[in-house]
Amino acid sequence: MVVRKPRLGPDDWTAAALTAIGEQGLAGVAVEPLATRLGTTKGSFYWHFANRDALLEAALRSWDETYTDAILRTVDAEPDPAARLRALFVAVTASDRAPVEVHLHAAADHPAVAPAMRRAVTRRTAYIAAQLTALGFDPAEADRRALFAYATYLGHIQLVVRIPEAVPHGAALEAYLGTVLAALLGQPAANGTG
Amino acid sequence: MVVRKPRLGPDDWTAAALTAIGEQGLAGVAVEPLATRLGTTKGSFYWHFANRDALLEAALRSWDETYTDAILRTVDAEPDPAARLRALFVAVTASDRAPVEVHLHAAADHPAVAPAMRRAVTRRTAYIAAQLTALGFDPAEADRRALFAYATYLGHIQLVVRIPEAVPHGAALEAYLGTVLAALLGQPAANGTG
DNA sequence: GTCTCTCCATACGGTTCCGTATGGAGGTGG
DNA sequence: CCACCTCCATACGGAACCGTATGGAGAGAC
Repeated sequence: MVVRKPRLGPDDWTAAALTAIGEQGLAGVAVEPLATRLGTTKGSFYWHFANRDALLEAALRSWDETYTDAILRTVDAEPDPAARLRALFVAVTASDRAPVEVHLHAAADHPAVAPAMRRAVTRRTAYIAAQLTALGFDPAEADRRALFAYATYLGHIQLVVRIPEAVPHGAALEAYLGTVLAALLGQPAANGTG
Repeated sequence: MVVRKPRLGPDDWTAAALTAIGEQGLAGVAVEPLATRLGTTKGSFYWHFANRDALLEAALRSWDETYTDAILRTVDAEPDPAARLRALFVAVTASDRAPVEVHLHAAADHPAVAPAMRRAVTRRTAYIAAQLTALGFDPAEADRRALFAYATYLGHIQLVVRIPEAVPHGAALEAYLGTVLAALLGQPAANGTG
């Protein structure tokens, strides 16, 4: 863990901060513990950054790029809206990105984190809504379903990170995601009593 | 705010702790700040409690009772499963309980909070699944939809607390909840292109 | 070799919290 | 009225941080 590099740059600190967010949340972005992990001291940190908040904002910019921009770029290469949505769902449920997302959302009361969360929800729901509109939903319904999908995503990663026992595995997880996708993409169903 | 009561009991500290969780999260459960708010000092606290964790556990027991037991008792007085589910949705979206729920979930990495979150998700999803089963869904599908509903709830309160601008108001909120409820309670819809 | 500039180590003071020790203040029983 | 018991105030030591000050260590310019 204490892999000493002869000299460090700001990017090393930013990457370490993002890793720490995934493991311990915002509290993990602490100068002295990070310095220990990087095998250096605060002297190095305060050479590259003005203060802790500057590091946090750099980490959040990196998060924007990795956790929203890159994902949407990749997914957007799919040929049609249905495939794009499907690829998006696979990408955000299958990988190990959940901890960072959950911990950041949990710290959205911090003045530097709140704008990042706003940017994320805006861009992500807009992208989903655009796909739904392309699938034939009228714009208002597309917006509602996009928000619905995003809320479900947030709750899902919350459960995955905080209470993993509550989330099914394997085939049961597949069946669960099938139920969710059918509900999100299906026709506005009439009320049913089963 | 500093309403001095001549003598305090454990319940005063527990209530203050739960209020602090709603406002500032787990970090708000700090002995010295709470003492200031209650117009007393740490001397009082450490008379009634062994340490900070003891206060936290008392607050979590109080949370169990207020935020799960009481709600489910009230809702269960409704005459039929559909009405119970509807009352449950109204109860959990309309009130100001969201901040406490969100802040507690955000602190589920704490060893005392994690069991409380497990208890909550277990009891709540079991209750929802029971209503869905009574509505005619087969048990496996009822479990899936209950978890789906709970994930959506978690994401929703997360958005309400952290990024309120992202959640619609008034009539738009009604329309949104209508879409959500239709999807959660509707027939397993066939895939639609609009 | 020495000068200089970049980068880091160490030491310090300040803040906020936890938990302990100890000395009361104030009501209650005898 | 006095001894006691419950409850609280004050003072202290310790831990984990942040940010600053200052003295180098190392590498390139010349």
